[in-house]
Amino acid sequence: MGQPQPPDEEQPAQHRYVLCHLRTPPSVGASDASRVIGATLAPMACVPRWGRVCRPSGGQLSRPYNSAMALRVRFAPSPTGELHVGGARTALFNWLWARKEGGTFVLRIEDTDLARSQARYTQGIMDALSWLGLTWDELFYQSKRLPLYREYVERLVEGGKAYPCFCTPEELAERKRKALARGEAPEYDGRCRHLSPAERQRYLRAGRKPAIRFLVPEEAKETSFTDFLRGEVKFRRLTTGDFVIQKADGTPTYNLACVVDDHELGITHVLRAEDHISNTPKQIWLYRAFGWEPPAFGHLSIILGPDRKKLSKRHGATSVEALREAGYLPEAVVNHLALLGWSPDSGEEVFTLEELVERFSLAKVNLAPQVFDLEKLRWLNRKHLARLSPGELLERARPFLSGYAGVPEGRLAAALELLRPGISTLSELVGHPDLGYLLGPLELSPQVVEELSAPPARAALRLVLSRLGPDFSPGKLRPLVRAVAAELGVPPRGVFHPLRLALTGRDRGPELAGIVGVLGMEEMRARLEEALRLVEEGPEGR
RNA sequence: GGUCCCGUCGUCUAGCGGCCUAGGAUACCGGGCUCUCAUCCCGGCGACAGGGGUUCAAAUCCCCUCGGGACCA
Repeated sequence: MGQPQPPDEEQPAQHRYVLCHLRTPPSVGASDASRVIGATLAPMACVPRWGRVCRPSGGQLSRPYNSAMALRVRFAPSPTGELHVGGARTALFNWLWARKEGGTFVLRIEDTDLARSQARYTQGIMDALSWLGLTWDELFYQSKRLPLYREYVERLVEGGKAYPCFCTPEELAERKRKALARGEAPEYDGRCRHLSPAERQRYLRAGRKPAIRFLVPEEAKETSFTDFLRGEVKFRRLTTGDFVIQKADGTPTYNLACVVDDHELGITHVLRAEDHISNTPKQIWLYRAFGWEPPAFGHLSIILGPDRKKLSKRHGATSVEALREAGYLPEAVVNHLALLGWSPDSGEEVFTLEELVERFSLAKVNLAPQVFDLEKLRWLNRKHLARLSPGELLERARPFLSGYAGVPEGRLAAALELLRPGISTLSELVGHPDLGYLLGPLELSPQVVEELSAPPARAALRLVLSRLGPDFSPGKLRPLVRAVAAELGVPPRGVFHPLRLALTGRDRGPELAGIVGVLGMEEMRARLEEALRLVEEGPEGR
């Protein structure tokens, strides 16, 4: 890739890691959250950065040349909605990488857009991340750092690298419309670039509040950077003209705040989704204007809906919150997210977070966009459900069991154990047909009573009831039923079936011995007697 | 419209020039186990977007086309 490569540092061939760039560690970096409020300006001097890595075109991947150096990555959601799976995947990959390399995972809430940001979403995102187990080492709110951005913007203006623009949104929209009509790119034409001080005064006196635009230098026509996942990414030109870095209301735009913070917080590697690729050149020019060394950038793919469009609310339950409510385990969600664009060396697929940390490697990241598929999640959820201890299962299931408040813990746990292999999500517990008769009273429908009225069924029930001695236990059900069947000269199912109907009112469900185990012998006897009573009474007795 | 990214079974993926008549997983279908449904086990179906090159040899490297997507909005 034309980058310097110290020969001694070369990794063993089987690693396929390539060192592309060597820098010194950052000298700044807020390492404690107290900086959130008392944010101060870092020196404008070029801050040395380190560890750029890249993926040469041959499909090879690289990693920080020296994992002993502190990797600092961040996840920077804006609280304008719930945490969706795309964001969660980005967060997960950053988190895994940080944990794997012993680095720092920073959570930065990008809430400078006061109109669209909501505190409840901030809380929701943090809850969702916590639920997934993605804990952060440091936390920052951009809304608490507004003066900092303004100060940096001021510096740019003073240095002649940015300027006030008095064009109104209406004027801009009109010009954009015309440009498009002429078949031209809707770039800002730079008309406020060379306003004289007198003209600016006139606008200000007229009450116009200026936005601040970044003066894109002439050299910005061509920009390229080395994406540490994709290799060289070249832009033939910036397509926006001088872009806004501070809105008329004094708040910073995304690119400005992002650059200032990534620098201020000492972020070494920006690992984000593909939809930010086209922001990268703008950000690089901002870094240059400030005289800062940019961090390394790597762009993951985006996640698609079944229609192969970027996943969004339109696609239904796509937020982590919604998946939680749909009864998916955080383990399964994390597992599935990890498998979206990453694959382990081995063929295994079921992992816990800890196991993922062990195995994770950016070298195994797949850059093609992925379709988010619930089917695989369901399967993974079954797998993780199966791994839960009985106690854990009960705790996880509790939010979905509100209808069975008075039921003893032991019975609840036993019933769950029985249902475990049959469910894919915890929400299937809500209104589960087997839970009703397992945990509550049973009422037989007329159809069932009618079916049990058949002489062979009656005979089977009577005989089973009569054989229920004091030494009966669920383990003895099978031999008992088989003996009864033999005596009556019918196949085993000729006894199992009526028994199941009498005990559960249903013709399908978990293993009967297990059901008997939950019900207890007393209840079993009572249900059999009740069934026989209804059958004797006949249809007219009801 | 401009700029950029990406194309292996329906979906998630392995693949790094010969080990590929392309492997795994899921979904689906069939069989087995079984008192039923499910779990579980076994089997089956199913993909290199297309075309040119380079090479003794291409899913793999290069070019073009096509397709999908993202951003500017």
